Amino acid sequence: MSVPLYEAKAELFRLLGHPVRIRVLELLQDGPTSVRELLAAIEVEPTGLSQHLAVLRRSSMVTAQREGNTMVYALAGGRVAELLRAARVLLTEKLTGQNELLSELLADEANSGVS
Amino acid sequence: MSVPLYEAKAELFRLLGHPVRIRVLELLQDGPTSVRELLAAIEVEPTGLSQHLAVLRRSSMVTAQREGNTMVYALAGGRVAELLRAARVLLTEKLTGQNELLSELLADEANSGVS
DNA sequence: ATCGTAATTGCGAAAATGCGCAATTGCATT
DNA sequence: AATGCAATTGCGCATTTTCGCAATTACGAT
Repeated sequence: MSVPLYEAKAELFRLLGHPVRIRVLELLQDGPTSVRELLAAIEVEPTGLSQHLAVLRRSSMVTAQREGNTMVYALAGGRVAELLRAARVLLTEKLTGQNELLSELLADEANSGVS
Repeated sequence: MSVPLYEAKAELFRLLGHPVRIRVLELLQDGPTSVRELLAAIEVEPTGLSQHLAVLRRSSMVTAQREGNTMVYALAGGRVAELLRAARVLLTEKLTGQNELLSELLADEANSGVS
């Protein structure tokens, strides 16, 4: 293969690695959405949103379609949603883990009277 | 929550978005691995590997443990592997899709004689 | 044909990322 | 304590990424 798989993976993750792009993909999970709706939902300048949408388009993660005067974007495939779900699982697990650790630390502290 | 979940997601993906780091995580899936082994497997300078390992450590994706004179790294949790698997599925699907498209285009070309 | 709204693109400045060198730390051996 | 190996850190430089402004394209309405 001309491009090693791990390079492609890294690129995929890199493209996902921006808050606005994540936000867009999350919103598109609820169905096709116009740029105006995205703009209303995501705190970002129109020009910035366009650039991020272009990134997602170039990597074929979303599709764009004209509808009269407005552009409607949609997820290109269901697999992206799986990635987002996996990330959410990992993060929630990590956060609850931290909370548990914090609880334990606080309990220990209370017991031993560490300053 | 002080940090929105989508920010955390973006950060997670951003941290995964480098070939060396992907490579490290893939190697660690086969079990704990010393830095020397990683160096032998990954074409990268020692200093560069250290920096990428530091990134993975800071984000708690891997754990480091001294073993005599060498450092042994391991995956911090099983969830990272799920993310990598999801990415692989997405990419293979995308690549086979492209191949199918290419085949169709070639077939059409042969039929219509497009130059 | 002109105007107005929607969305995108080009471009330069600012910020973040990655890289390699030199210096440092940690541990084992002598 | 001095030497050697393993790994990391500090730091400057080059590259990449991101952002906002101005200009442009695309379409519908007048």
